[in-house]
Amino acid sequence: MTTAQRPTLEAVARRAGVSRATVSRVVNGSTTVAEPIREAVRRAVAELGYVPNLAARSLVTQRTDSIALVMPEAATRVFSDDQVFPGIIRGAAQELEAADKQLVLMLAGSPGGHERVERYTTGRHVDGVLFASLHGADPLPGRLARLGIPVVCSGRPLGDEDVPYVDVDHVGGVSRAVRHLIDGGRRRIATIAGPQDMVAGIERLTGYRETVVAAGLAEMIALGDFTRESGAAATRQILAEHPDVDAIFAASDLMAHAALRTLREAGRRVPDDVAVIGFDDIETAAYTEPPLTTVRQPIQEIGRQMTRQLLRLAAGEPIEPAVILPTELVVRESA
Amino acid sequence: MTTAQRPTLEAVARRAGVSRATVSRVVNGSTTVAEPIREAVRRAVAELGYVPNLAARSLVTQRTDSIALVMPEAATRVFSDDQVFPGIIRGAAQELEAADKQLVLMLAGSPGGHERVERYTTGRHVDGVLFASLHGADPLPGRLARLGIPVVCSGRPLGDEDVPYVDVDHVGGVSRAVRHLIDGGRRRIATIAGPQDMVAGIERLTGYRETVVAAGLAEMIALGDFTRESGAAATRQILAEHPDVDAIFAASDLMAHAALRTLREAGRRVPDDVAVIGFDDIETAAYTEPPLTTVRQPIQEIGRQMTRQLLRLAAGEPIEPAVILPTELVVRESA
DNA sequence: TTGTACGCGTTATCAC
DNA sequence: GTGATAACGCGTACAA
Repeated sequence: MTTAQRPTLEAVARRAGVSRATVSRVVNGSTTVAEPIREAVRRAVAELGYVPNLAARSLVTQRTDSIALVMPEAATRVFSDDQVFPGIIRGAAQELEAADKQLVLMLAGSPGGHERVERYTTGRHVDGVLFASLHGADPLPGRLARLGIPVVCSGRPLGDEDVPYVDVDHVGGVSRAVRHLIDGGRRRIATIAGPQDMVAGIERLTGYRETVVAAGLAEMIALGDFTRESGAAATRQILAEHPDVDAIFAASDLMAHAALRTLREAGRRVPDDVAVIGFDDIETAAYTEPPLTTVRQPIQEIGRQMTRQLLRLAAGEPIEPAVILPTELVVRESA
Repeated sequence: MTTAQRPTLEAVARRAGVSRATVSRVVNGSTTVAEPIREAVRRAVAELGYVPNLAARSLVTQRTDSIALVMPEAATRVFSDDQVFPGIIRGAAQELEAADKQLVLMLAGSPGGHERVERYTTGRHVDGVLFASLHGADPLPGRLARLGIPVVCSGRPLGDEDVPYVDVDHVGGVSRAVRHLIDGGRRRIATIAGPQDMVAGIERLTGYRETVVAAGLAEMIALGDFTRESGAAATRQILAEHPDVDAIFAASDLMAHAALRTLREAGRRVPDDVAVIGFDDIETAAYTEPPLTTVRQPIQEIGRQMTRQLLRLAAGEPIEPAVILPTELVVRESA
């Protein structure tokens, strides 16, 4: 391997005929440097192709200029096609690019992975940590927060953690969806709920129950885990238990997609016999048969907001403990 | 912010009653330490919750224990639901976890982003760089390779770059798909090609042309960019120019998906009137109407292989210049 | 087998 | 405004 010696501050200093300190000042944009010298340093930097050694810098500044994005990697969902995690990644990456910081991606799926994440983050190898929707009550965010390490979660953390988070208005969105079904004359409205160890699953079910109960209708609930497979199974269960169902609200588009197909296989027409509404508004939603009516959540914006909050936190600025983004009902043909 | 002073090697050494050097040796798994002392150090490390300072370590070792994964972020595709990039990310993350290295994700979409990637990678802030399918002939991989920085690309790099890469057998997969159509009695076989500035787009078109020509059939080509929108437009173009088309091979599942819908809108039945085959085997493929026959590529495996090659390279081991993974025709109902 | 001492490339605190 | 100089925390020859 070529050991192309990188130029150091020292080399630049020699070349520009100044001291290391001055070069450092110029590189870091200090204003207390005379313009001619500043210019000479600039030239030397360019000529030598000098790039600061981040390790050395971070050794003294105690900053790493990088933040970690931790994902649970629930085998089926994280990188399935629901685009939730890719969306968060992208939003975070955009904000970080603007701040010139690096994004370190960590999957905490395996037990070993979680241990690794813990070691790395508590070891202060990053300036802050972003947690993408967790399963259950993970104690790590709270622990990091108590260590004084900036943390922001996507989705209200379960448990009594006092960790800032960014989430969407699940209940409001679901409520709008269910009322849309009711307004359309549906009365036998079932739901395919998400996993009840995730905030998104819990809150979407809450939205369904509150709205249905308020309308004096019966609750019909089948549990899924956001995946298509679980959606298909839940749909079959609903059809078996409630043959007269005339609408289904699924807590994810993937489950709604499976419901569409399972209903068709069962001879039910959508939306004529059974109306279907999903949640997410993934790209596929516009291409299902029929196109899916769904609750849109601004996924990428979640990633951006999380990152913005984290950067503020890392800069020592105060932030609000929760940021709730709006959801929106997108009406297509399935309901 | 709490300034919880982290314990240093020095602190551990005092606690264990040995020198810093010995602690360092134990931490780094040197075998030349007597068992009793080793044990004492272990205990001190545990009691103090010592975690090595990566910045300090990398300052002296010249390694960063992190590698960069660079994605082009072609706005539409990177984080759309084709799962290619998420799949690569996941595969890479798995391999890196085993090697206890970090994954730094960089999006090179914007001009500024590309400049940033260049600055960061040439600055040797990572031990190696993974490039996910590039557009056009990006000079960066070659430049990094010449600087002696380990680089691996997904997809043969365009241009005369001599950079190691991992790719799938595009031509073989497409050839099998087209022959499947021919075997099914199709004679008017069109293709919706991918972007011709990406290797995947180029090679899949090559596979189509070679096979169609070898069978003495006419070429019917419409250009897309892997997205659904482009697939719909291309399908309309094909129907307009070749009303007698009886099969379409699309270079991506997303385009195939759009073709399915566009054909239906045009009153063509699939597969009765027109057979359709895609490429990728994304999750949605099994749920389209009708379920999509497609060429499966082992996306996650690409990420894993790239990473393995890169780690070998970084370890100074020799690697083969190209790794080609097999593709497989998955027959469902659309052809 | 263990300890001493030096250097990795920066930033920051001083004098000047 | 500029330049010495001392950390920052660690790995590793080299000596013992």
